Amino acid sequence: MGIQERKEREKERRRQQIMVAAKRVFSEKGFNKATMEDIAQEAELSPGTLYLYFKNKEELYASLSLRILQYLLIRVEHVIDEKDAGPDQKLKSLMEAMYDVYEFDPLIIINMFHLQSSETLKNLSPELMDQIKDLSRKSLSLIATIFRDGVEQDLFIDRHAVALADTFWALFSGVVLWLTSKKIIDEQKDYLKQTLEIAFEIFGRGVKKS
Amino acid sequence: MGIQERKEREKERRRQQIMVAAKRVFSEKGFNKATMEDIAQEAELSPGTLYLYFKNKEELYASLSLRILQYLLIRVEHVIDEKDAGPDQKLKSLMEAMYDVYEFDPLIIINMFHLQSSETLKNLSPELMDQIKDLSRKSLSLIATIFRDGVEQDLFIDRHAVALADTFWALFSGVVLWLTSKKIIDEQKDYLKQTLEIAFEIFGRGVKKS
Amino acid sequence: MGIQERKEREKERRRQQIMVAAKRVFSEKGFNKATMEDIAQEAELSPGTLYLYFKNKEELYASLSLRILQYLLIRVEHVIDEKDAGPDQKLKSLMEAMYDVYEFDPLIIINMFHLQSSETLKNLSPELMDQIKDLSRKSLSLIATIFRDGVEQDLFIDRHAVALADTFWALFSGVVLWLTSKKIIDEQKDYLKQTLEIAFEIFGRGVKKS
Amino acid sequence: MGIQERKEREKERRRQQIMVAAKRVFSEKGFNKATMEDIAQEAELSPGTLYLYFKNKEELYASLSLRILQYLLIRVEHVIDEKDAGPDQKLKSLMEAMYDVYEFDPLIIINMFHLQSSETLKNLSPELMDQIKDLSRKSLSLIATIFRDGVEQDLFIDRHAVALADTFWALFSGVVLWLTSKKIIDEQKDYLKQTLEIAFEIFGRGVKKS
DNA sequence: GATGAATGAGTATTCATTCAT
DNA sequence: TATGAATGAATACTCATTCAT
Repeated sequence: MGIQERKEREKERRRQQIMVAAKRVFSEKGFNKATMEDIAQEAELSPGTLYLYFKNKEELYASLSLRILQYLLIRVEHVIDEKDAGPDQKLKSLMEAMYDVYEFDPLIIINMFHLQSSETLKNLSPELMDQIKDLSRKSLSLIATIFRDGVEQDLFIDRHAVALADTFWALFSGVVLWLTSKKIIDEQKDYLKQTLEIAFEIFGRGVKKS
Repeated sequence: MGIQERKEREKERRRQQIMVAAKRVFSEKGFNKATMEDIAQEAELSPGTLYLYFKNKEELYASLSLRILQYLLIRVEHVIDEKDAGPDQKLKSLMEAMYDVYEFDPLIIINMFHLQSSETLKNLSPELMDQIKDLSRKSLSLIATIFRDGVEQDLFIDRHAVALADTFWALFSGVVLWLTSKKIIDEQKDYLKQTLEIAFEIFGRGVKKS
Repeated sequence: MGIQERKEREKERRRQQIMVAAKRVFSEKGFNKATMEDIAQEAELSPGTLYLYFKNKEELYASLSLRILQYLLIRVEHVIDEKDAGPDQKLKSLMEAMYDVYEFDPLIIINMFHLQSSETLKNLSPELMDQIKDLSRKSLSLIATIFRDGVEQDLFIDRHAVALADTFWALFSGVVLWLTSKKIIDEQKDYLKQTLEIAFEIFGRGVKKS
Repeated sequence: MGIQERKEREKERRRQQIMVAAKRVFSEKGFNKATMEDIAQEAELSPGTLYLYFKNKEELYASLSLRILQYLLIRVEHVIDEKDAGPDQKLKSLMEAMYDVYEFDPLIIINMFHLQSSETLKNLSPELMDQIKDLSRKSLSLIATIFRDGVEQDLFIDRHAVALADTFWALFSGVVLWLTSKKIIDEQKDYLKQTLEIAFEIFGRGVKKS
């Protein structure tokens, strides 16, 4: 078992090594312009090795999204677990969590959408696709519970909690997308943060009952 | 002149014919999987003909974005021209305009962002790129005037008008993106509309001073 | 007939107009990079019109060679007709004639070789091919008579006349080719002329008996 | 070292394998009609493999010229090194060397000119272009030294050595070109050899002082 | 496991040629 | 005749993926 386990650990380390390289390369060049060769070089491995750990290019790409979704879920779960906090406070915590998610990987986050919408990513293994969908759903429904509580306690405007959660998420991704499209990232990260703040502030206000 | 003009008209018709086909194919397959062959077939033309009207694949793609930006600008200008309306009313009109922009072309609108952010689209002729940037800037600065008026009249919260305009746009695009990524379009357009409504309602509330 | 003849004349004028344009374009870009569109524009005609006068691109190209061969033959015939001149004097005249042929069209002359050697020019109509071969042969055999006379009169070294004619031609074309490959043309035409002179001088010396 | 070296050797072997195939195909079809597919098939490799060893079609083509220039330089250097031989004898050796160069690759030798003169070959890597130019220059200047010595020793006619070297080279290439254009190669190699001999004999006579 | 050389399917683009007007 | 818009065959090159070592 010791040996078995060590191998497992070693294997996971390699996966991470590749994903780190892939993140860098995809971020810089985008999915299409990034070649497996590029990624292999960045990871200081041979192209063939990549295929020992990821079925294909798209699966490697998708795995990056998976990672961020995993991180997102952890953060959202923590927010939910703030036992003493009311919906109001949790909303605030949620916004902070989103900042951190953004910090975790500013560029991949928008690609994640692309991933899900794309007609092209039919090569994903069903398992991976399921994991991604599952994680998304879990996070989103947890977020929705915050809004459900708020609505039930008559603190938030009377909209379906899921719709509010969707809007919250859309707002976040929209800001990232929009500002990314203006290539603000890296150069003016502060501006991005500011705009995110405005967006969430507005969202917070708009959600709360007057 | 008659003959010259007719030719011009005919040429423009062809361009439109190609763009309609391109829109369909790009929407269905995305930029990379869509082949010029596909588009030619959809347009019932030969591949070579496409190149009589568009310099290359990317320019054809970008032209679609241009079209929607032109439509957006027209709509925004109309909103601005509502002389008797206050910032409040104009904000409402603006939201309606955005719905229509979305209806005009639900899928291309997100690709537009991709376009502007992409490192890959270096093949665009400078003129086209300039037109796109120019139209974007014009629309955004007009939208900003609405918020500036609102802030000056102390109706809206005191944020820099441009930041508010950015946030507005980000909100809109975020909703479209997020929901598109869930492939709701076509199947559940109503749901998308609902969510857009919630988003804008929240934005309206959040923007206004209490 | 008047009308018939005028039409014929008009047709010939058009052919010349096209050939002049083609010569310019082929000289500048070479056979492959030159497009029929280019030539049409240079001739201020439409691409379609070119095909009313020339079967295809290669035939148009070959026609330029034909023209120079026609000019060559005329010049060589004049040399032969110098009744009072001995082989010695005729050789000198011949060299002068070659200068003029070169002046007539410095670039096409080397392309002519390419033409004859190319495996690619199978599209030529047999008639045109025959004309080219016929003209080449005629010129060459006339040149050979000069050498035959020289050898017979024991003025030239005792080699087969045809071999001498071949060598003469090869020398000429070689100089043109070699110096063209150094891109001397246009910039240093004088140097080319000088080198041609040296070459012919050497040839003249070498051919004459001591 | 052993392993590194063997790989290097293997790589070089592949390059040669490809060049041999390319030479065959280019010789038969010419640059434009020869497809990379053709060459790959001839080399019993896949098209992609060609690009592992040569940047593009033009560079592959140019590499063939490089090879012959390398051979030429070696031969010329040997001629120069004939310590006891006078200019007269060296000229004779030089002519023999040119025969051998011609034997080495009868068809590519004329394409080499095309290469240097062509406006189209702008895709060559500067390094390769430099190598070609460097080799050409070296050979030519070595050849020129033979003529310089001849002129200085008052054995050759009083012409600038470089001009004589140019003429010598032009004579050689001209004969190859001219006779190639008559498609004599392969079918009547002997005739070509004869003509080269006559040409060189005439050149030799013409160069020497009487 | 790791390698990386080899593969070969896939595609944007060009341009000689045609033909309806 | 002349046009020039439309054609569509032809091809260099890329890169995800494989597999012998």
